[in-house]
Amino acid sequence: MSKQELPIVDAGVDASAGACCAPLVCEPLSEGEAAELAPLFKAIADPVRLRLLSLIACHEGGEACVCDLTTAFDLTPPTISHHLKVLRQAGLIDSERRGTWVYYWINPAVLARMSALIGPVSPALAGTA
Amino acid sequence: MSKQELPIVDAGVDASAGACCAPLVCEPLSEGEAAELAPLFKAIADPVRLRLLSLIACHEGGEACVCDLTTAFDLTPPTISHHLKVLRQAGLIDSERRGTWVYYWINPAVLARMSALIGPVSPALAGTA
DNA sequence: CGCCTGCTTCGATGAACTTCTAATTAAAGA
DNA sequence: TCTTTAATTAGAAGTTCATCGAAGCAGGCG
Repeated sequence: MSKQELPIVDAGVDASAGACCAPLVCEPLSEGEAAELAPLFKAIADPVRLRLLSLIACHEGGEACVCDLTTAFDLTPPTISHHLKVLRQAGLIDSERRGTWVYYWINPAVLARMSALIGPVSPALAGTA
Repeated sequence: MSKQELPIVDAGVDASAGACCAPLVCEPLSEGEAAELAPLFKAIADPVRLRLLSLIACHEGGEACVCDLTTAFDLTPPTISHHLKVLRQAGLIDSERRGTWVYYWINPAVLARMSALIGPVSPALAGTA
């Protein structure tokens, strides 16, 4: 389940380059870079997916079962499943089935790259991403 | 022009709270917070708008005329105008007419808040936002 | 005043997205 | 094996969105 659908995580912009400022404001984004980055932001540009991401990240152990997530919304399981798929295809989360339940966890690197693109990078933390 | 359409810039999450980690992973986003934050990300979740933002930010003087922006795309002026309006309504940019031309510039605070939400906050820079 | 240029608004169209119900797959237990 | 529960996929309905052409507004200039 976490094997296919390889994420789109290589748009020229490297967040780890100890830059003085956000890559976005250093030089204009190319058409290709923008085309690769936009879907990442589109994936979190939804209230449900934003909360899903937060719920997963905050859950103990750093991972959450779908059953934990479904109960937090007034939405049907298929809808939650759809949103989880969008997040997974963007590379923001990953999943694994263990017995009866399917667990999801966050991919912090992708989130960090997005953050670094639009905001100032701390030289101290930039190298660790 | 920069008077009406007040931006949606007050979703509970404060980026300046010297947190150890991204607010997103500290505690689950409330329904209301998610509803206020999602439109911000939706505004930059488009290749054209991502490039517009970058072009404006990188332009000398920190501001760009619409005429500079339109020529960078294979799109008609109405379409560019539409995307600029979306960015402006989200509070990410602001604009002013000076004589013949209309100039746009970035609102760094909103971008910084979005960045802080999804990524690690540097204690050093966090207070300055 | 009348025209021209820069930019925005309006209205329409086709594509993409969110959500649902129904059906399907996968694992566990009687 | 049959049944039950967990999760996903398939298909459809309604809505939102990106884009365009046409029209409108605002400033400069003859």
